[in-house]
Amino acid sequence: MDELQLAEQMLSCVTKMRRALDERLKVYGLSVPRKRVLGALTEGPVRQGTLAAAFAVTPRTITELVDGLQRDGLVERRDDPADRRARLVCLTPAGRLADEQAKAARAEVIGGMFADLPAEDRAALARILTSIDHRLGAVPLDERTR
Amino acid sequence: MDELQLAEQMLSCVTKMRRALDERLKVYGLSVPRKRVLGALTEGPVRQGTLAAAFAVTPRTITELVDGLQRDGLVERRDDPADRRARLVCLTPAGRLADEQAKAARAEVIGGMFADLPAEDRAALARILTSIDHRLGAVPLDERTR
DNA sequence: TATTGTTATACTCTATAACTATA
DNA sequence: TATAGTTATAGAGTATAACAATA
Repeated sequence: MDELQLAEQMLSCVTKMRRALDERLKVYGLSVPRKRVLGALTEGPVRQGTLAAAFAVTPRTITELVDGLQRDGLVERRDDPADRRARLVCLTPAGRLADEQAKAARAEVIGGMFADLPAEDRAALARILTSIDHRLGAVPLDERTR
Repeated sequence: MDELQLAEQMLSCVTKMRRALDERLKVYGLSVPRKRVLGALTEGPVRQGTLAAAFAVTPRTITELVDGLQRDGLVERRDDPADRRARLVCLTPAGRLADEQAKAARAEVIGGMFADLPAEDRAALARILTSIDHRLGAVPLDERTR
């Protein structure tokens, strides 16, 4: 099965990438989901419900993640002046620092992956992945915040 | 960052693929790791330690997975006649059936992903992924059993 | 009535460490 | 002394369901 092998190669690459990333993020007390939350807060406070929708997880999952990040002093919860039911999550200075360090670590890992890949291969890869991505359905997550 | 975007596209594709797979496997009481174990047993009984090495996880993780699969009647543990410390894991008829159904479901999901991709794009993708995979380090897992 | 986020509860996958049985 | 796999314990990430406060 040709297709199965392609899928396995993609899985293999991504698995290794995630492992490498997790390894690097651990230094800053982060994980991929935790980093994803921090990354979503750099522009300013965000509601928990918005985060849940952005990452396509349940509100419960966000409660859990934010609890942990708050415990570690990386984020704060504030009341939303516009809706007293809602909570706004925002970065602390420590959280902003961790996010920036994590961003640099991530760039390093990913840079290593594609380092020697010729420009035309990058273009081809981007084009092919885009078409596969579309075939798999509309983008439900804000992948840019990973 | 061009490279970051490529990485995000790969993550997005694989995330969606995993979700689609998980959704389909759930019907058979399986998950991706559980299916992976079943798939490794189709040729015959395998020691737990061998499974741990093949998937690059700790023996503890295999104990957990095999416990669950055994509870559901999909695998059995047997004594290894060659080493009384070791346990051989083997498929039950129900496990073999589940594995085959899961395989078909997987082929369907993956077939859909690559359905309309031209042959030259498949070849390019395979070549590029192979080079990235190598750059990420030697293959520690038996990816074929996924 | 509907929505926001919490508690309560539970499952899967993963890990480390200590231990038992065997080699 | 080393190995195979278990118990014991833990933690992250995820889910559903019931509920409180608010809209």
